[in-house]
Parts: sequence; structure tokens; C-alpha cells
Amino acid sequence: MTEPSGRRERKKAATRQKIADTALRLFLERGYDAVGIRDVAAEADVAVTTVFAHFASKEALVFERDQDFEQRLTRAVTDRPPHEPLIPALHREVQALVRHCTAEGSAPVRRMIEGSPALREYEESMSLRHAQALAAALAADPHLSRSATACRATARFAIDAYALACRADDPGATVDEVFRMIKAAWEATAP
Amino acid sequence: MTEPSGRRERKKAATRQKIADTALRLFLERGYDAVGIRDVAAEADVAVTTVFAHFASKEALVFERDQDFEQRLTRAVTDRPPHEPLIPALHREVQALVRHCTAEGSAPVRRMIEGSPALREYEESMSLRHAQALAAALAADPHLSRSATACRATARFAIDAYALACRADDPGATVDEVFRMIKAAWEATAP
DNA sequence: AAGGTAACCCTAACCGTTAGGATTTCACAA
DNA sequence: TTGTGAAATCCTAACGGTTAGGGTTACCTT
Repeated sequence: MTEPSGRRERKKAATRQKIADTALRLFLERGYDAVGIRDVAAEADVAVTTVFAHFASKEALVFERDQDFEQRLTRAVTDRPPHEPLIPALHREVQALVRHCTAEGSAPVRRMIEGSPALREYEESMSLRHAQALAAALAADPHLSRSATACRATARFAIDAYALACRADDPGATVDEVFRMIKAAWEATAP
Repeated sequence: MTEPSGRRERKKAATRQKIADTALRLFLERGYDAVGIRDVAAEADVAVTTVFAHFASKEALVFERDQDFEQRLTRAVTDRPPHEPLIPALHREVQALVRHCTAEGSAPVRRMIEGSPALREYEESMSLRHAQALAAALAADPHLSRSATACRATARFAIDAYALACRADDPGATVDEVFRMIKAAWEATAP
């Protein structure tokens, strides 16, 4: 119940970060499948059980920033200026997220993900969670007043836009095109 | 290269079916997590390696009819009467598939799937494959002539409709509502 | 300074999955 | 019929992610 203060927290965060950094480095150096959890633990100088105390699975080591993604998405909805229409705000944020994941430095990581079925599968299921969080944010917005189904569908559509764009030849144009569709879909649900 | 004829094929199919039936029965009796592959193999009276010769993973044992699903979806597009508009055909098929998966007898299986993260994750990644197959079917239809992005987005939207409806309180109404959105989205891509 | 507990460690195991290689069963043609 | 090739199955042993159990250390609070 007490507000934790200081060293312990910092050390925990440092351990977590060291594990994540070590893992990503090894994965990129030798390939995801060629690196075992035991390798990561040894190189990060921690016990295997410590790795799993910080990350729920081997795949989770790759998607360390998972939480940020979800927060940015939901905040694009909840923190937008009052009376700003939903779709442009969502469009803008997805565009930004796509740029982030198709940026120069992210290419090797993306290649690694696309090269591993386990990582692709994990990413999808992460996306689903994000869609659910987004759907909840939409449902909670008093300005929108759409059905739960409309919110859930729109949330999934937005995630689809992100997923398609990350793998498209022209990510920016793909986001724009899919959001033209989403806009039409959303307007078709007006009360 | 010869057309295979007879006994060998039948025996193989029988083995496969026996494994799938045994697995599903055990899973429902004792719970998915409480049944190991070794249990399934023993009860079906085959070697563990034989199980994996027929099914790529433990989860695949539960989604035996996977292929049917994908075929029905793509055929709803490719085999529809000439000049019949796309969306109603897709709508009808998804409605039928949802009815199938929310039918009386399917309830215990659905409960089992929803109760296991591994099964949910597997189902999602299956759905993604189906969306890709559907997108290919849309892209190949000479009457449609939409961009690859529009085809891919629409395919994912249709799969979203299915996924949402299977878990909704009123599956039929959910399919209808989401397909109203999909119709608008699709029409917004008209060339 | 003492007690409590969060973070960490070690070991051993569980379970899905695969490699390797032997064995059986069937299809087909000589 | 019988020989031959290939497909299906089998057995054993292992690999790799993951977890349980139980102990140690380091920090925080009082």
C-alpha cells in the first residue's frame, strides 16, 4: 500500500531493460529461432526465471513497448480536443504509429517478425487486445453514442488499417485509403 | 503422380478422424489444458509422431474443419451468380458461418476455446489466413476491379464481422450491423 | 536494528514438438 | 505371385519454452 520509493524500483526497471536489450541484440545478431531463453538469460547475467518474471513469454521480449502502443491509440481518442471528430483523430494517430513502425531503424526488427510465425501470431493477438482497449475507449466517449457493436467494429477496422499499412508498399497511402473506408463505415452508423 | 485409389487413403483419413474425435472428446471431458498430446495419442492408439503427421499442433486438433471454412468463404465470392453484387453474397455466407458456430451443439467447444488463450490465439491467426485467402479471391474477381488495399481491407472487415458476431449476445444482428458498415466502406472505394 | 517482502537465484521437471531411423502396409507392375 | 518403392506408422531420445518449489539477497519500513 505504501508508495514505493527509489532504488528497488530503479533496479527492477534496469534489470528489465537489460534483459530486453540483450534479447533484441541477440535475436538480431543470430536470428530469433537460433537464440534460446537460456542464452538470453546467460548473456544478460540473470536467471531464466528472472526473464519470465519480467516477460510473459519469449515473444514478449520483442514487443517490449506494447503498452505504449495501446496507450497512444486510446489517448488519441480520449485526449482529443472536445468536439473534434473521431475519425480524423484516429487517422492521424494510426498514421503516426505506422510511420514509427516503418521507420528506417525498424526494418531489421520488422524483417525478424515477418520471418517468424510465432512472432507474427503474437503480434496479431496483441493487436486484438489493442482493438479491445480502443473499442472500450470509443464506447466510453459521451460524444459518440454509438452501439457497442459499431465501436468494436470500428476499433478492429482501425487496427486492420495499421496491420495492412505496416506490410504495404506505400504505408502512408494505405492508411489513407483504408481510413476513407472506415470513415464511410463509421458514418453509416450515425444514430 | 498416379491417382491414389482406395484403401491407403481411407485408412489415413480414418486415422486422422479417430485422432481428431478422440482429442475433442478428451478435451471436453477433462479440459484442454489437462489433456496432453501423449494422452490423446495413447487413447487414439497411435504414436505421438502420428498425431503430428496429421495435425501441425495441439491447437489444430480443435479446428479440424479449418479448410472448409476458408473454402466456403472464398467460394461465396468466386461461385456467386454472375453480376450478383459482392457484399450481399458475402453477408449471406458470413451469416451462415456464424449460425454454424453459434449453433446449439457448438456451445461447449466455444466455451473451451474462449477459456484457453492458446486456442484463442490460434483461432485469430487462422482467421488472418482466411482473410488473406478472401482478399485474393476479391482481387481476382474481374467484376470488382478495386485496389489491392481495398480488397485486403474488405476481407479483414468481413472476418472481423464473423469474429465479433461469434462472441456477441445477438450474433445475427451483429453480422447485419457490421455489414451495413462494410457496405458503406466498400462503396466508398468504387473506382 | 529487526522484520517483512520484493526481487532474484538454482534445480528439476513438464509438455509440445521434432529428429532420426526402423518397420509395417499398401499400390503397382513385372 | 512376388518384388519394389513409397507412404504411413512407430519408437526413442532429445530440444526448448515454461513453471513449480524452495532458498538467498537486498531493499524498505518501523
